Amino acid sequence: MSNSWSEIRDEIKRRVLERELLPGAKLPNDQELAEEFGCARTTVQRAMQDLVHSGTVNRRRKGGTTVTLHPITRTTFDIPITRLEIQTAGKEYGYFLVSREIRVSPTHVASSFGLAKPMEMLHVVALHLADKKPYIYEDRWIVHSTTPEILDIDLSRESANEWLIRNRPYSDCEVRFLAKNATHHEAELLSADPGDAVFVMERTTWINKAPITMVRAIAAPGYQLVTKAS
Amino acid sequence: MSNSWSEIRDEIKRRVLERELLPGAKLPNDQELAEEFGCARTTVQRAMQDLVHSGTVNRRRKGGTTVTLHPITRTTFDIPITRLEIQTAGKEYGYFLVSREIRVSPTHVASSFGLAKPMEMLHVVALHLADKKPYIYEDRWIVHSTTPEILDIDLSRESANEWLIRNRPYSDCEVRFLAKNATHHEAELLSADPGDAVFVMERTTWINKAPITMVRAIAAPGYQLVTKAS
DNA sequence: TAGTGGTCTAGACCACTCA
DNA sequence: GAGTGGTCTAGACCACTAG
Repeated sequence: MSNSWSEIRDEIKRRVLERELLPGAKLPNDQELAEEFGCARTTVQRAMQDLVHSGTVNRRRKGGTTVTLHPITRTTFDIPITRLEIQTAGKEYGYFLVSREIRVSPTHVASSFGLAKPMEMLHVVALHLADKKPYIYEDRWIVHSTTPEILDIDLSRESANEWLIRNRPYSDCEVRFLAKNATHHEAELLSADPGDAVFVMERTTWINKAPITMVRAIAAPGYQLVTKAS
Repeated sequence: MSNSWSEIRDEIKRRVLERELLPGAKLPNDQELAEEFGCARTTVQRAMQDLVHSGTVNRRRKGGTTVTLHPITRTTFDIPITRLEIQTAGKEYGYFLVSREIRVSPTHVASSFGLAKPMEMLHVVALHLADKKPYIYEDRWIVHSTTPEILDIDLSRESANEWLIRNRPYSDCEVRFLAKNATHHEAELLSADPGDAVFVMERTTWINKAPITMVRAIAAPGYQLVTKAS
């Protein structure tokens, strides 16, 4: 029969696509499918694992395998280090530090970390350039009680973005995408006009529940995040 | 030893996190890891499969397994049917059709489909409401030569969003996220002010290379897309 | 409690790709 | 050509959960 798990996956996907299997429909159990495809049950299991991952089917012990009732669009985005994103696009990377100071965080930063009260953090603002033009404005809060080494780093030479990624891996990360109007200050640094719509990526990271950093990356006007979904 | 694949995965992740394994470091081969963990090679393989998926390691035949050189943030978003997104949030769903006409698509719509020339399509504009307040403005182009049935549907009663999802599954989907300033028309329908920054999700879908639809979903100001990354 | 999916094993062979 | 990961098998046992 020569059925590989990916061929089985594709065949099930085809049946869903061609509406031979409607949303909510129950599939035969793995044993029966294995017989149909002339393969071991393990192979069916491998195909199903992929279909669960892509959101095509749901599986429950005893309940069996069913086609997902409400189809969704599942997308995956990779957010790379800013420098690499720029260099991969074949552009010259530039960076400079706008400001660096220790101060008490605003309430929304503390609450994003899940902290009850604002506390002292290192606040860093920097700009990433592509071919000498502003590309990303980075506004970052670093919990220096968790990462004291950061205080000794010369952030005018190395971006906090890279230092943290290289030296302070995280176990948990929350990501938010949103749109906002650029403030005067942001517009000036991004060579944009105040009020221009800008795309914002916010990330808050922890290592084993200890907060590390929260960064708001504001992209210059025109930025798009693109990907293909399953 | 009682090592399951997920325990092995977590242990490798821990080694990367604790910097026992640095970016670019080569891991022992599967056979050696299996001996170390006292399990079958298949089990190591299953753990590695997960680590590849989360972007933690890279694997190449003969080349072996290495820790990813440049860590990335990999995020997954599920974009549900708009009605369900609203209802799941416990709000009342509302919908109305703003306009519906057949006309020649703008060039950027055609090129998004990969079409050389603009062609006649069905253009539908609609509004989705949450608790009677504007939630998402939907501007959609439907290739009705591919999906002629859509011309017979009363889109003032059923949204094109749902009809298509229920009746025209897709095999490929490209997703774009961006920010823009609301136009006068968009602002009016979204109860916002012209120029307000709005979050835009664009999706273009095909079935086996035949274009189906392109939708620009514009969310009311304040909308955020949130998720957790690995 | 019985049916279903999830995991694990030991072994085999295959498919890449590095040197 | 040889080393490494990828797939497949046949069978076993476990872990959930619907009825």
